[in-house]
Amino acid sequence: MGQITLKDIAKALNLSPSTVSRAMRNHPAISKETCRAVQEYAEEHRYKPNRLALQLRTNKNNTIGVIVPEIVHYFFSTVLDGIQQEAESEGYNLLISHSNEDYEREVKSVETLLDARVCGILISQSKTTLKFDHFQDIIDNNVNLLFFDRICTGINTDKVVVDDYTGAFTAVEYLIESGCRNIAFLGSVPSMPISNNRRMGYEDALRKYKIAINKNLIEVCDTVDLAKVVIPEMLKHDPLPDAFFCINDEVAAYCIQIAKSMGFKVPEDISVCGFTNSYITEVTYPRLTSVDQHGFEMGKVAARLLINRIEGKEKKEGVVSRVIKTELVIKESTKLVQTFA
Amino acid sequence: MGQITLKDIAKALNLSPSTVSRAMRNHPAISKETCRAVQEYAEEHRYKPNRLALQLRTNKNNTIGVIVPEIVHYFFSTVLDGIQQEAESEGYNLLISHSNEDYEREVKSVETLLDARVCGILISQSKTTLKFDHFQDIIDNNVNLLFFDRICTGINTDKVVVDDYTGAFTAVEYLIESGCRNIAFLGSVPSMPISNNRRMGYEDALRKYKIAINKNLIEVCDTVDLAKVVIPEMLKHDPLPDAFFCINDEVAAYCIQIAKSMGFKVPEDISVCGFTNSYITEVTYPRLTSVDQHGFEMGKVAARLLINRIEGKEKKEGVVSRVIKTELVIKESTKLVQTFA
DNA sequence: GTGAAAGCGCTAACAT
DNA sequence: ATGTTAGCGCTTTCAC
Repeated sequence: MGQITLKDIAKALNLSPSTVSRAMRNHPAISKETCRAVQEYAEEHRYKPNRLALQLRTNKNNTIGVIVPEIVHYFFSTVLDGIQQEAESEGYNLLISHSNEDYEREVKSVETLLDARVCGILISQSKTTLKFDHFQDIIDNNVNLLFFDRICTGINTDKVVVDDYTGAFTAVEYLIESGCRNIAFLGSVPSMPISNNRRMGYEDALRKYKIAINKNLIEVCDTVDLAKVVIPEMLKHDPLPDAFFCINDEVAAYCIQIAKSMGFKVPEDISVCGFTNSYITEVTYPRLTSVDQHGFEMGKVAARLLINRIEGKEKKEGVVSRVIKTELVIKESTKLVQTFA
Repeated sequence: MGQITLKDIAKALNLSPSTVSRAMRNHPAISKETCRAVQEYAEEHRYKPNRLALQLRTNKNNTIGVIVPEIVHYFFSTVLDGIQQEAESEGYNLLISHSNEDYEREVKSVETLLDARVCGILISQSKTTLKFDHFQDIIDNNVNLLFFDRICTGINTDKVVVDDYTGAFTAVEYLIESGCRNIAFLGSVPSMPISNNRRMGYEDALRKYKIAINKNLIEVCDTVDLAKVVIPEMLKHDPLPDAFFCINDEVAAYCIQIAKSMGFKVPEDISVCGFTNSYITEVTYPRLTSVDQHGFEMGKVAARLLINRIEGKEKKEGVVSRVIKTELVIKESTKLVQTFA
């Protein structure tokens, strides 16, 4: 019952295994006759090439590893979806791992993937990662490495990011034009380029409109737990924010809940803008304005670039950086911009 | 630069590969001396056993395949999280695939996983799957198979489900006790046992309270797109629902939006209850009452059971069915039950 | 206590 | 046009 092998076919047809091997792949040197006979027999007996044997020979297992901070997360699962589609269409398997935002687990995940002898690894790094030896290990093992979204600036390799700066700039500019002046920035830890880039966009938008940057309006607040503490505090102190630009939709959604529960009207008193444009933007009340990150596309682009590297098809020699465009999707949690015609 | 092998160590230490192999695993017949020397050398030169070679010998690749209908989906990603944790802790890799609710893709995913020679497969079947040959293929290939949540009744194998019946019964009973009488059931297609079981729970709860079952209150409505069509229609016709028991949180969240937009108050006029208790229950307004499915636990239980099968550790001979308890989590989209003390 | 040889399933170089 | 041989890295008889 254990799967039929080339040798079995060879024996049955009185051929040598190598002939069968060639016949299966229509090698030109093999007669049509033999090819047909072999392939027919194979079909009939449901022959399946043993991947493991192939992999041993080539010491490659047409598998790509992915490490994300979390799986239960709209943006990352969207990216995974894109990676999956691209990988599948190119015949690659996917080994998915998650660090749970924990450095130690990330290191372990890398080890596991290297152990499994993947041909390439896609990573969005954990929030708590400050050392990069495990990333360097990947490169030292001659395994292709690509960062997406949460890139690691300490390692020189391919990257795919969204234009966080422009996304933030556009959103904040919109908030300003709709009349907001005390715009709060709820970001993440300083080790995250995505957060820093958005903050630059935020600050530059304020500068463009000659609005002073107020440190009291800038906080680290990237989780629901933090939101519950940070936002009520900000709403009790001076300057009272009239808008929140949030690092993700979860924080933004909570922000709406908290503001409403404290008696503020959204968006009349307080505008709220998220980042990702995930499903929840449709079910908050009011519906949440957010910056779409096009996670699916990011996944596809990242996987494609990595596969090109693996297969030596990427023309550019040096490190490649691809940028995915963001898009401000205006819903109801932000005031409308008055247009005077 | 290509990874160092046992043979390399053997050559370097003037031993035979077999001795090195044994020494690495502290085989009793090998002298302490040799063991130490070998292990030291291995450590120093960062020797890593080649999994692929191991796998070829045993024709097993300590990999588990998973097929879910969708990855971008709170419940399934939660289950995946549980599967991942359990698999990782047992040293198994995970090959994750998604059918996108499409039968053809599901068939292809199964093929891919069998090709990859996984030791076992966990499946939650797609909505459009009505033929089961591909599932039978898995069994015929001597690969362990387990269904979770969206089980296939046509195949006799291990299953892990939630107690959909009880979950529905409890929720509907709560709705009744809070004063609702025209409770709508928004379910899925009849080929889905999870939907049928919940409907049984729904009907039995109504019967217990001698409320007539009204076919006009029972609809197939399991996606956001359907919700946009079905729910407004129901709210325009007799009997006017005073509660919606929904197959998932997405439909329930939209239900709240639609009801409000049509001028109804939630929960005063209309109660809404979801299923899963996903993250969005916290950000709808009012917050959504829902039946928690404990997806993470389901994932862990499913993976554990499958691994036990793979390793021959499961004692029970026949097919095993495990049931995960559900839990009604009451928030604000349902009226309170009046208690007269 | 250690080594030699065979084999997992496949392919490719080298015959014939 | 087909067969023979060797080898990917490892383990496991079977010898010594």
